[in-house]
Amino acid sequence: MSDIFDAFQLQLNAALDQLEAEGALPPGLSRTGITVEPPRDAAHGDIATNAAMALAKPAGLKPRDLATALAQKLARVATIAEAEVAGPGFLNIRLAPAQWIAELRTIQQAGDDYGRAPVPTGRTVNVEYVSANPTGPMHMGHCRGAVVGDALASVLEANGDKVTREYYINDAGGQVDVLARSVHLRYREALGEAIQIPEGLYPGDYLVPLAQALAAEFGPRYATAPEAEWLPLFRTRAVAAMMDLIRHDLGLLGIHHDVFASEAAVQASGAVQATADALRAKGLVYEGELERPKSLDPGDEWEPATLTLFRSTQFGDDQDRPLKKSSGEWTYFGNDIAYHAQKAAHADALVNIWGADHSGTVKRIVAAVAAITDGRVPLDIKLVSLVHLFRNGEPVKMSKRAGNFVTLAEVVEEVGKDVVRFIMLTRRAEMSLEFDFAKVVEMSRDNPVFYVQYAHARIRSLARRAAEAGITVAPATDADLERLDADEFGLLKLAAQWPRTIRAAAQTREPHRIAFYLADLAAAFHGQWNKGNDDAARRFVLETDPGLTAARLALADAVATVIRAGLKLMGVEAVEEMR
RNA sequence: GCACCCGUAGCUCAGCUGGAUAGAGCGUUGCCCUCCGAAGGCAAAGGCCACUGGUUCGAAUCCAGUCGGGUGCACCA
Repeated sequence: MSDIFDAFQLQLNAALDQLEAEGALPPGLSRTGITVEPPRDAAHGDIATNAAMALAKPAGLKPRDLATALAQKLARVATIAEAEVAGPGFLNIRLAPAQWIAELRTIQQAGDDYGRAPVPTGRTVNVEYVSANPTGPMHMGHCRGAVVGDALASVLEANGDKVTREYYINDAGGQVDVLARSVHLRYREALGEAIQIPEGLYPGDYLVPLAQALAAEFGPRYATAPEAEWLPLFRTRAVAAMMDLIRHDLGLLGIHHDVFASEAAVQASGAVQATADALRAKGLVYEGELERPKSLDPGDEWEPATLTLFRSTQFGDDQDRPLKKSSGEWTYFGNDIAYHAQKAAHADALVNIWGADHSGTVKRIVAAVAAITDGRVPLDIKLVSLVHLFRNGEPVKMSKRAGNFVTLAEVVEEVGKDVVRFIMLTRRAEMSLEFDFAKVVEMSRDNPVFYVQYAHARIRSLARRAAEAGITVAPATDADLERLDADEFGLLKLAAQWPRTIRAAAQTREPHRIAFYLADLAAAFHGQWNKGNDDAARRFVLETDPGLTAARLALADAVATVIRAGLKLMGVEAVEEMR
């Protein structure tokens, strides 16, 4: 069912309807500006709404008068213990304890599904992420986008969207020809030739196994043959092998895409021409020349050429962008429009996760998609900033040219999948992030991965503690639960914010909110636990009081359930014990 | 020069699409613990939310401009 805040929203609407019926409020006022949320300060109650302030002006009433009238209506609702007017016209609501106990029952019943949208939105959202060039294994530069995209996809699913996880294989550009040539060189090496890898080719020895396989399969047939004879074959084989490598690396993070779309296939289908024609029909494509690039120095050579251009300047871009090269081939952008049109045909919304270094290309593709779909399918591009690697405070040096970049596989092997995934979500995507190999595995308060896992493990140890204490704990009755104190109810109230946390993360498309919420929840739980150190009567397991113990264990279980549900969305396993 | 992102406590960052007295961790200071409820606990100090205007009942949040930092700017991908 809906969560406690939705339930109140319905009650609020009913109260407003009543006021309208009684003539105390003009009918038909827009209620879109009304918010229902937990107040920042818990002393203000359980739920706060600005309804009176939002409606007062259009209604021609004083906010506090309207709030008072609303409060009187709401105070009659059984689940509401108290409705109070505060400040400029806030309405502060305190719910009856039974309402919170009911929410705890909901958590118990729903388990790991607690907080997930009960009703599908009916929307299909395509989330495209990773899309690393198929020229080598995944390195840390790809990692954050992979985690953010995957977690976002899970969050959207939890919010009721149907999600397609998609990977776009850039297998049509010049870089895959370079890859094929690199493989060919390694192939000759495998046949016994002494080779040197020139600048500009891929030096990595991850190409060696493939080259050996090709040598075994084809013998020396292509060793001295002209490039045209082997290039397509080597390219196809190389891309396939690199994608196997990448899929394996993604598997280490627990990431699995539903669709792998090929740029070459898009191009071969003729869709690019069709899309370009469609844009031309809208007057957005023309033949023209580009201006001399501003980044060039005065002495640099520059030859103008007539190209097929998309009018992205109409959408705020710096210049119009070519769909075709002067050679007649489609540009990456040209292919990309057709690819996005293809995605848009099967989705109600598109999300791309891109590295922040691609920020300059956002406007043109957003504009093109808006034009192609007549604005029906929104494209949201999330830009993910760099991860800076550190080891004990010292930056880890990476040079792509030297080929000594840090691979994803190495990092996962060293610190584990769960640590990588969690840490990648401990910043807003647009913020750059420091990843220190020492800090992320530190067992301390300031490592959120540890702290959240620790909370879960502590809770899972409670049943064992009870058993050791010789207590048989029956399921908590409502009467038991009513004995929980204000702090304990506070913990329950925080756990009950999980559903709206999912919703907020989905609507803003900010999966990091899950990580921060879990850290808050864990901190609140640890705080509650620590009270038992000073005052044994506040421990979760009380040998002298099985009823209260049952209630506290039920509360703790609810917290553990929410932590587990949250970690699941992040793709992190909840641990049963700390080791 | 243009575009995008960022600017919140000494540091690293949250801030629930505009709400009430702006939060957390680290660091600092004080007290407690250091008997597996273990990998510390409690508390205090610390902010002109870069700046200037605007929008409105109400702005860290939205808009415009300024300043500062980062990134990107060829038909590459």
